[in-house]
Amino acid sequence: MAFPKVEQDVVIEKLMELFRSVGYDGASLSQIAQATGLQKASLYHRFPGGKQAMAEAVLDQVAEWSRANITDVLTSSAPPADRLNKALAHITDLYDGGRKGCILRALSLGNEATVFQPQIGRLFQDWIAGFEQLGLDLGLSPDTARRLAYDVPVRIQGALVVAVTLNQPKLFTESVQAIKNQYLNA
Amino acid sequence: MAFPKVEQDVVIEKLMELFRSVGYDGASLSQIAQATGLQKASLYHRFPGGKQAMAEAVLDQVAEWSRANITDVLTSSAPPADRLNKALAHITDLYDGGRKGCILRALSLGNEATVFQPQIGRLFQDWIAGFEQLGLDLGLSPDTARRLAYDVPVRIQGALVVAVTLNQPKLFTESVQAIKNQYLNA
DNA sequence: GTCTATAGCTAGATAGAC
DNA sequence: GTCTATCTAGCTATAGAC
Repeated sequence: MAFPKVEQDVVIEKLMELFRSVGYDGASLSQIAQATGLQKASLYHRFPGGKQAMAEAVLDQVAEWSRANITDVLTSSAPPADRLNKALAHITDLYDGGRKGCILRALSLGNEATVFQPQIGRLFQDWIAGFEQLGLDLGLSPDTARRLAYDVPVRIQGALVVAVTLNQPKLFTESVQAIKNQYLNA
Repeated sequence: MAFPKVEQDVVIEKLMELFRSVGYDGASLSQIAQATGLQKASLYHRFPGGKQAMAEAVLDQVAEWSRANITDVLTSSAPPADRLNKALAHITDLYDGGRKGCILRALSLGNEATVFQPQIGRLFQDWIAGFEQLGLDLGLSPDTARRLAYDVPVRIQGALVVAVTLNQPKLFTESVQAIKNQYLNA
């Protein structure tokens, strides 16, 4: 076989799913090989940087997804309320309505966490910038727009932690609704 | 030496600090031995259940602390507003004003995470129950009291994730302040 | 580009002396 | 109750055939 057995996008998708559920340290290369359907040596061929490079590839893919489905949506030329709904719908899909934890959170723990922190931080900042712009376009004061924007990742991340731990996805969807109300009633 | 070299409370304190910062899988027994000042064999003498028992001991200590400093405070006979301030102050101390992540979050990841999940879930439920009672004592409707109570762990956990990642502890203290306002202006 | 096989090491855990 | 020394299993990573 000289052609890829599994498409790289699919591999990264499987990597994300695994890291998300067991964390970086919790994911062994044997598990990774099994989850992706590739042998360890093949994985090292695709990711010469090893396990760390695999996680970074996942973060790159998340950043790309995020720009297309969150940032660009929030700053488009559509009516602000529509942008808000669309972005929040994408976020809800991303976390399977509160049933799946966040990959960023999973990669922010462990001895190597500092390696991923900058990339994760940039992602948070992008979301915040997008929601801040949305707030301004909704006619909010700069101060309020900034405050509400920071509240978005806070509530999303917090709701995920609690919803997944308590196995109550509804807590997540309710928090998303609360974010929406906060914007539309501000 | 037939007497303990290090008090058990101190050992558990060190265990908590280590698990909190690198996670369960990220904490090796060599690291644990170094952090506690005990050899591996000594650790196994104190925790026959091994690493998993060490984490459970940490969770037990957290539960005890939580009951004394959060639940009991929230349901005491003091004026409700005082209870709120005191509990939030303790929470702020616990997380060093937004500079330290949460041990519960650190133990909710990995292949063994399901083992700790019940204990962690109970802790969240205790907090929620405490804040719900506080809301009722503040004269809120049962519905509002319940809603605000769930919002507390959500905001706390979320604020910690974002504040620690972005290295902006102020985001945490502002979220705590937002919780306070939410209660007093409801 | 994928595979089998294995190197080199560290993981969690234990034996047994003191 | 703590220690040194050690076990086995699993880890990340690599060599080299196809």
